[in-house]
Amino acid sequence: MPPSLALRVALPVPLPRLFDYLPPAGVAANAVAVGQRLRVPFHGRELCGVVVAQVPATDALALKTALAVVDAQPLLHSELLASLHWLASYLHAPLGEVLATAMPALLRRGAPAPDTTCYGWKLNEAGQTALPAMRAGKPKALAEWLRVLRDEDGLDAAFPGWRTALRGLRERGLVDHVVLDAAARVMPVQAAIQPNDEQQNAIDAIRAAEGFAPFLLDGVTGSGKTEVYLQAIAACLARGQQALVLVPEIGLTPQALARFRARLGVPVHALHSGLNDSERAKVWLQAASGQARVIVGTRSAVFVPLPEAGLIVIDEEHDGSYKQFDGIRYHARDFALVRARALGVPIVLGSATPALETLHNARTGKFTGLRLRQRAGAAKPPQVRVQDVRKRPLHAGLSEQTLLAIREALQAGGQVLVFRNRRGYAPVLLCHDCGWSAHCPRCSTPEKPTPMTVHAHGKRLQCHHCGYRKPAPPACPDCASLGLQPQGNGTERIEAELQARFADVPVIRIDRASSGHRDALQTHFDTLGTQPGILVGTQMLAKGHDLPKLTLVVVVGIDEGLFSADFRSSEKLAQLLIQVAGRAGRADKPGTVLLQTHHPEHPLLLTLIQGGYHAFADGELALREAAGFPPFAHLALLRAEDKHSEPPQQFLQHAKTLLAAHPIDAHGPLPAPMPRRAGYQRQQLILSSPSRRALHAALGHMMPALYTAPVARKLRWSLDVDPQDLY
DNA sequence: GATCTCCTACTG
DNA sequence: AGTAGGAGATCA
Repeated sequence: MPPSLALRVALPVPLPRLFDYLPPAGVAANAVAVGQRLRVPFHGRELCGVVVAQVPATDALALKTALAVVDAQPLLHSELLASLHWLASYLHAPLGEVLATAMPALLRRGAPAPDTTCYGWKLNEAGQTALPAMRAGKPKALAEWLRVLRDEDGLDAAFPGWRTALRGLRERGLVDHVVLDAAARVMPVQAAIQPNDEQQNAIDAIRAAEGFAPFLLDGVTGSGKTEVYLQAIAACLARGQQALVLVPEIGLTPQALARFRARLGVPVHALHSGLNDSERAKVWLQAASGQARVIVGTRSAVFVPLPEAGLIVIDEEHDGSYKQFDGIRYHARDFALVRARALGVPIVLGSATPALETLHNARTGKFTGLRLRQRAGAAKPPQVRVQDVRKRPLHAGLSEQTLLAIREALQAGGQVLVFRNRRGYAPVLLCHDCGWSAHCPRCSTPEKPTPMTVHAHGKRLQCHHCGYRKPAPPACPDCASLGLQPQGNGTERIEAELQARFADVPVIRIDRASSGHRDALQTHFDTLGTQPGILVGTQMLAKGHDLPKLTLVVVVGIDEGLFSADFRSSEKLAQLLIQVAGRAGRADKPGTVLLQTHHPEHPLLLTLIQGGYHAFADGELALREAAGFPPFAHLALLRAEDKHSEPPQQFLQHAKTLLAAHPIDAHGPLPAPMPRRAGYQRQQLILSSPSRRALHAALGHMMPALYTAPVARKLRWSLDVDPQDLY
């Protein structure tokens, strides 16, 4: 009997190995291609995996038989599959989990690929005849609209509730369902803006690129990076190729999409968390079939198949939301670079505040630097003033000078943004009589108490780290005093203070609690309009919507960021300050930025104000080089946690001994900066080396041994390659 | 003696 | 991760 073939399958399980199966009954193994999904029995349950190879079935009796082949054609293949293999080895993560992460949830679970044919609706002859006699209402309005053939995507956007309105028309046979040729869906194109010289140079450079070519588009806020993207994408489309645009989580606004749609003349497919599973799967498959020519999406969109790729754009490439923080901890910008290389296409990283890694790559010539120095129109850069608040009385965290500046700005008819850095102290519940304060019972240790934050106007306490909630106590648990007071200044308190002082103008607070989803933010801006008023908020306000009447930006709570121990905190703070400052003075009116601090002489502030982001970056890169941090060293972080503190320590110690023969630095095991979280004791081991190759050789040796180590069974652990911060 | 719970080992 | 199977705890 000839040796039969088996199918090697990558399954979504956290195991560093693949599994072999016999093909389903009646199917020949060589009829199942690499990249097709396969349903298999696995230890008492059913899983959906991806075929990664055909192998000789050496011991056919030991193999189970697969249940069914899901796809008629491979779902993952060519460049994407190869890049995902690379990603699994780079992250030292199981291939099955990486492939599962790359697929839309619907397909990951084994559902058949949904139909991606585009359909349209049109009023037929009978409909034309019936139309004049119809009663006024939604169905009639829709019928009018359908005198011209309309595609379903367009109806979704232009006619909310059209499916309901259509039901009656369809039952009466007044409309026809038409299959649309995707390529024929050409839309009107809005004329391009005349680029300035710098923009034109950038556009020309990207257009002229052949094969893999990474660019850093380094342009100040308001310098027109989007126009460069649009013209580069238009050129890519004209060559008959697909474009992928990645944006940060808060960057994918309806306004941004509308601008892309108006300019490109083809459907622009959005891929973000607002879509349901079926919609996401459809966009992914439309990219795979080439129907989707432009895909704009957040982090996970880096996994769309691009059979006819021509360009990748990463907007705000420094943004932290490109890094996944749980499960498969990939960095979308870095993986996009890998894909661009594999696809042989140019990739544009755009930012006003490039990540230091990216800046370093541009300075060493790995990336081509493109600078946009001019602000569009006549807008002047804002004036930045440091506000020394030492020994000054503060009102909900705002100095009297700051309040005066706010009053002046409002009286001049301007709008004010009060921005509070999230890393400031949270409002804590404090007993005025005995000093007791509320701490999270699940996250605190004797050495490091974790305060709970006051929410819901003082009625509830909440832990920001583990989500634990409880009602606020009516009296102090220690001394029974009724003198419990919220301490510290959250956005709620700042809002209340400003409302009391500036009762004649609207004060609008914007944070995660007050704006549930993406459209809520716009509603807030619409409420304010162009009248004088105050916005109070956190990170969410750092960028995005234009506020032409914004003349004053006040930043409070930056002091903690100036002295945080983490190696990336200075970079993050500098980026945040530049981004926030960019919000002021975009119109003809010059803007002012006030930075409230107890450390007016801090070098970060001085350098940033006097020399701008690049001067800051020069200094910070020198520090990173001296201290052996990225981009001059490569990091990996091994974390472990358990209810008891011994297993994590033993586990990490074991990991360290596994690395003893390798020329890399292993720092730890140490308690994590947050040593206890949700009742779990947390430890970490920091691994670093100036040589990426040496680090990965060490990880390649350590990881298989860790998976099989008996100590590893007893706890939760994970490896983070290129950690964003050491938290 | 039967059922439940926790622990451990394994997944083809 | 998720499951099965075994050892020990709990219940009628």
